[in-house]
Amino acid sequence: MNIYDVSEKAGVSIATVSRVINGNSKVSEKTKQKVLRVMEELGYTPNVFARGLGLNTMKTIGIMCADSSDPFLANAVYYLERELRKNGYDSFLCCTGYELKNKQNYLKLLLSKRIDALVIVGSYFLEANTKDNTYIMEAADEVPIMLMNGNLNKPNIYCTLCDDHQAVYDATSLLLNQGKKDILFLYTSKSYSSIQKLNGFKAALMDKLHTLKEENIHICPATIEGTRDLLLHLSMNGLKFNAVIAAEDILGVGAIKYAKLKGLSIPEDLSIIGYNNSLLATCCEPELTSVDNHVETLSITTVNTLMRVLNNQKAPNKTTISNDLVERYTTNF
Amino acid sequence: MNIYDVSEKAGVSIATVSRVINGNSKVSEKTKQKVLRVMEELGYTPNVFARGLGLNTMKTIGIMCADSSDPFLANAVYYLERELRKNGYDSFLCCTGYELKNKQNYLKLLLSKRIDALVIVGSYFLEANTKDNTYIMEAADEVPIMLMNGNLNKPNIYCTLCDDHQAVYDATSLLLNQGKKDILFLYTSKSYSSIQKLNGFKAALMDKLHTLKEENIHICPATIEGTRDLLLHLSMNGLKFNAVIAAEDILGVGAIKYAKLKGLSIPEDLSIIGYNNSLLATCCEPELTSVDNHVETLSITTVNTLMRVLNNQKAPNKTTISNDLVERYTTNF
DNA sequence: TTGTAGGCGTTATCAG
DNA sequence: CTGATAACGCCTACAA
Repeated sequence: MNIYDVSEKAGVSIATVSRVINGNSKVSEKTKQKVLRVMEELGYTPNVFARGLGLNTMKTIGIMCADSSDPFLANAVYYLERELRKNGYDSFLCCTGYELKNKQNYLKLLLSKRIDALVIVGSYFLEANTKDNTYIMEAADEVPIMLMNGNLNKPNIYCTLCDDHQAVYDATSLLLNQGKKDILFLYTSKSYSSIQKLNGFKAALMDKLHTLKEENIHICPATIEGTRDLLLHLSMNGLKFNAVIAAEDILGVGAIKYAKLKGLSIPEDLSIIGYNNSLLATCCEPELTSVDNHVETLSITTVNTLMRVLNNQKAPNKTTISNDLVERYTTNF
Repeated sequence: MNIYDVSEKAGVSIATVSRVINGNSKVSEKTKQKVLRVMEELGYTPNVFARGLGLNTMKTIGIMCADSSDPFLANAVYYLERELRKNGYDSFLCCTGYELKNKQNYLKLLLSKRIDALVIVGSYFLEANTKDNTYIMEAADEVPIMLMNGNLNKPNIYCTLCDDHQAVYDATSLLLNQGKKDILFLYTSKSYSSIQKLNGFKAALMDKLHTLKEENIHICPATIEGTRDLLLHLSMNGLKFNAVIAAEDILGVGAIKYAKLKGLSIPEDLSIIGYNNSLLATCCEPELTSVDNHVETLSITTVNTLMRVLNNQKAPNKTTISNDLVERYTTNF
């Protein structure tokens, strides 16, 4: 079943059928209807491969992320897919895991599929070491690259991110203002956005306290138990703290579990602020105060920018979105 | 840059280059090495469209689910993608939302992309009304269809599901055995697996109690607050219950929130059992006893079966996986 | 407004 | 083992 079958049955040439399919050039209303009717009858669908071969595009966007089962990334993937589809694009999803080597291989694979653009859902994707990101830079020579929550400065790379620095700066300041000076900062990896958060934390401390204890900053396993145990361990070793800022909600939940185990009352003995405002934040007890970084807005903005790029319109290389604190019961501002 | 460039530079015909690329037919070691070297030098990658055009396949599997941001589905998507890629297949992800009309449209779209097979992540996907599933049945005429947590009996449809009936039967029995007779059953939709769970619930009640109260069975919004409020409402209307079986963890968490609001102690006044053993189950307080339905095993099995189908090996039309109860602190068996 | 014919980059079938 | 050549199905000048 192909365009020839349709053209034959409709008594026109394949060119005319093609015109009807693509709807741009002029075709008389009468023939158009006839062709449409035949296509309907035959249940004809254009072959995307043949079409792709000529046009060298299949209207497909690659999406890469480390792990689509992470609640934040899962949301991002969901919204991205939805928005892309609204614009007539499909998406190839590709979860790479956390190893650089795999990320590089998957990127190559995706490019070989002739995707029209690549969306990288940052957070865990960008390496702290700049050199390790050259493979992304190089890919930008082939297709536009959209970075969600990441920042690389190069033509054809478009970044959409939330102002993590500011958000953590503000959160930290709120705690400091109410006299909570022994604040722990927990994060899971040296991703771009983690570094931003960390810097926001440090900046607030320096501004208000003019001092900074490195022993209050910890990389932490991305699990509830792991976080709980780390805090337990730190506390046993004599570290004093009365607040925790977590770079992810799951770490915040871990901190709650720690407080419970130690019989600390929240937020009096221990204030806790999470990040992402995910489902986890409303699930725990007490419910977690968390920074909402607007995944949906972030995703929509990313796709909108991408569409501008693909349509050869001017598009900003960097878009920053502000985020806000959703206060629940692990703080009392 | 195409196969001609390579053939010219290597001094062989395009046929030979093609053979080297595909590695099946016999090529002398010497020419093979020469061709490989040239391909490397030129950085040549075969054009997937041209290839697809000839072979009429692009080694791509469609994945449909209602909402990839649902924790259970997010996990399923993650594992499916990983397993498919291991087998050299890419995946098109497609989140349809919950409306039948959209599901139908997306399915058509996916088929028009010439996917090699379709994986439908069931749960919310199958309609209670059999007629509403005919579009899936029809699709099975075109490509193999894998149903995860769904059941449709037709050639070329392969179902992988967990024994939800048994799991809920067992859970209910445990509660009954310890004298908890007023058990509420909460679920969110009339999906195939929901019905299985419900039937398991009913069967256990009939077997042990020889009676069944319809007012103890409720469809419930899939949110924490929605569940909490529903229970509050039921209780205010005089309904007595001392246990809740939830068809999803999130409903279980809602029940916990309800208990907290009412000052009930868990599990003494109210026992709660969730379903899916998702992150939510360890996040709440007390942690939720939950049925683990082994998403990972389910996903792996689905892909393994699919690979058999695609390789024309015999494959079972229905595979059932058992699941087990993970006891935490919302029950005391 | 419509039709013809060439090209897109592979793979596969034949001969050699 | 290797090479020429015909598909594969569509799009798009160019011609009519």
